[in-house]
Amino acid sequence: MNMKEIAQLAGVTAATVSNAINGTGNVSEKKRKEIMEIIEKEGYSPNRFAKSLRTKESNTIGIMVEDITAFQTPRIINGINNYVEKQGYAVILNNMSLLEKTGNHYSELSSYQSAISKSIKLFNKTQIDGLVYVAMHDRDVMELIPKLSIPIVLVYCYDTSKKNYYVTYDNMDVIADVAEYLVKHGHEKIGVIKGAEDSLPSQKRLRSFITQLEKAGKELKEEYIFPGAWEFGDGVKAYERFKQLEEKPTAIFAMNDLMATGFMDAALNDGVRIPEDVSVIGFDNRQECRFTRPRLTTVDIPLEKMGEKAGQVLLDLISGKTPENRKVILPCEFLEKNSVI
Amino acid sequence: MNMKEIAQLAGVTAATVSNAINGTGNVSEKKRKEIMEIIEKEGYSPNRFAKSLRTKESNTIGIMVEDITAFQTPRIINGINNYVEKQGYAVILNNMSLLEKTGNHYSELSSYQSAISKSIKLFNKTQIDGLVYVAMHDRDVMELIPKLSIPIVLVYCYDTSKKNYYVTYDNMDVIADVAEYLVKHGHEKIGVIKGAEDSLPSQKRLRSFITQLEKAGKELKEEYIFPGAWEFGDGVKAYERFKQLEEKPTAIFAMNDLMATGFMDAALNDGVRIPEDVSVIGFDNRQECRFTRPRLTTVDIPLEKMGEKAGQVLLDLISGKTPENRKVILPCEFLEKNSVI
DNA sequence: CTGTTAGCGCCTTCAA
DNA sequence: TTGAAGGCGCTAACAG
Repeated sequence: MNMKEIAQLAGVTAATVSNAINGTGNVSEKKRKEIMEIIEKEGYSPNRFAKSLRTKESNTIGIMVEDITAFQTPRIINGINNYVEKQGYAVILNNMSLLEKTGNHYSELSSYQSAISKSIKLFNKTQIDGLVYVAMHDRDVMELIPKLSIPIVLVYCYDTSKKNYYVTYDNMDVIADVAEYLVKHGHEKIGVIKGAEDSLPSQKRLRSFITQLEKAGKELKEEYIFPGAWEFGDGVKAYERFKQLEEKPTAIFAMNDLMATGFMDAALNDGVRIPEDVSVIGFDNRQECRFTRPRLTTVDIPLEKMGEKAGQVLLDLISGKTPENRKVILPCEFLEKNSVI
Repeated sequence: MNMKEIAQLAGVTAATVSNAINGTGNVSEKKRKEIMEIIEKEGYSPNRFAKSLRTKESNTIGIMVEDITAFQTPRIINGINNYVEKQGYAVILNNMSLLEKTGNHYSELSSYQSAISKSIKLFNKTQIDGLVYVAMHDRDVMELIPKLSIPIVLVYCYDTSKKNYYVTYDNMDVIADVAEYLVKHGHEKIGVIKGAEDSLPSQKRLRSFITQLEKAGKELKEEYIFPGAWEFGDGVKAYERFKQLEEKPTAIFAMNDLMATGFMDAALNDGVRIPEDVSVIGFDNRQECRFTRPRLTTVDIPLEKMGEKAGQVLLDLISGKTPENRKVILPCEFLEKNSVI
């Protein structure tokens, strides 16, 4: 069934049918209704290839994800999908599977670059109207993203060159909440397990944490700052250090759930009680850490909303609107569970 | 840049370029090489809308997932993607978000049906060549899947009407492994927490489990069969029953990780030691249950492989080949961790 | 308010 | 072995 046939049934020409469907030109209300009824009855929908060929618009966006099995990715995709579908856009997905290829060696630029250029080449062939890049680590991807002829929006990462639009979450405010929460619970000696040394989110979180403690008239002792690099094992190592301390912190803020869980696991193995002997807070609200004992108090990142916002910014860009800011920063939510006393 | 322009650069006509690209017709090797070089140099790729309009093939498949945040979904998508991309197909994704809409009320057919028909309507407009349906519960979806004009392959579910092709995993063999493993570890009194009453996988697992115990000369006592419906809370309830028993099982096989974790959690709260007092085995290898203490011995479902296989079957169907069987059943892997002694 | 016309980029005869 | 011509289904510009 094509437009011409519909037109014949309606006793008009294809152009009028087209106008009726798209609300373009002038079609009398009566004719429009007639036409729409026939379309409904016949179950007709316009051939999108013909339409796209003609209009140069595909009404399709691409999502390239660093890794679909990374914990953030599905929720972000979900958010993007929800938004753009409502606007009549389809979504083409490409998974670069970078967890397999690079693991956590974020610095292996060349693997990233080759995967990215491969993915972009793929999208090039598909005539999409815009692209969302979903990272699996919150970091600067400036060097990774080539110049494209279509709009692109980055999610879960940032771009210090300010060339690209990106959507991310706020570290500062929620970390202040975390610090305040620990202070309110009467903790004086508080420790932090940091993220990777060169990670900006890690630095920001540390800064915000210290600032908030200072507001409460407390300081973060140098020896209570444990190095880490986001992995479970780093939490275990932090516990080993913790154990050696004469005067131990009564609370630990680990910059992600994996390290928090590693710390708790090692501590519990050692007979340390949580939260009675030491309280623990994580960050990420990862599924893997949902059933720790005790349940881990943590921070939820607004992943769906980040996806929705990215979709919105992208569609704005596609339709020629210029969003106000290059970056969108969404607030996180503190989740109180049972790992702090 | 279009085909005509490439043709001009090569001093031929568009028809020859088309033949060179697609390996159709007869083009001298020399000309073909020349043309391909120019294409490479100019970074040209054919307009897929024009091509699809002409050939009636989109080289695109759709994936409709019941819920992208369900634990199986990302790994399955991953598998499908990996396979079909290599064959030059793009993937359009649609997420029905059924976890939000129906939760675990699998029986709410009407919610399912409206979501599915909406999704299919959406795909109808996109002129895809084939469709993969990814379920979030392993169940009969016969009533849900309407007749389509394009091939469809179901994953993580089945179709007793045998109308559709589907790819799923094997319950019987791996459950025999589970039972055998418990017997080998010297367990005499073994309990089972069942899945939902009307669930075929649950029934199959029970049957296989009993069969294997019988082979070892053991029986599964009626009072050691605990009802359940796949949820964390069902594991907790099972523990309450367990607790009342005069003579308690020394090992529990929960038909999924959530119930296993619920059981463990309740037991540990009660001061019961795992695995010293009671051993536990789960099923699914869910991320949420990765950091239980002790780590949960469980069964991994070959989700990526199921996705790959589904992609393969679908592309076969698209290209007119008829796969041998309506169903593909892939083996699971038993994962030994630390929750059994 | 509706119809006519032309052409988007590609592939497929058919002819040379 | 290559080229010319036509048309896939749709929309935009213009004419009536």
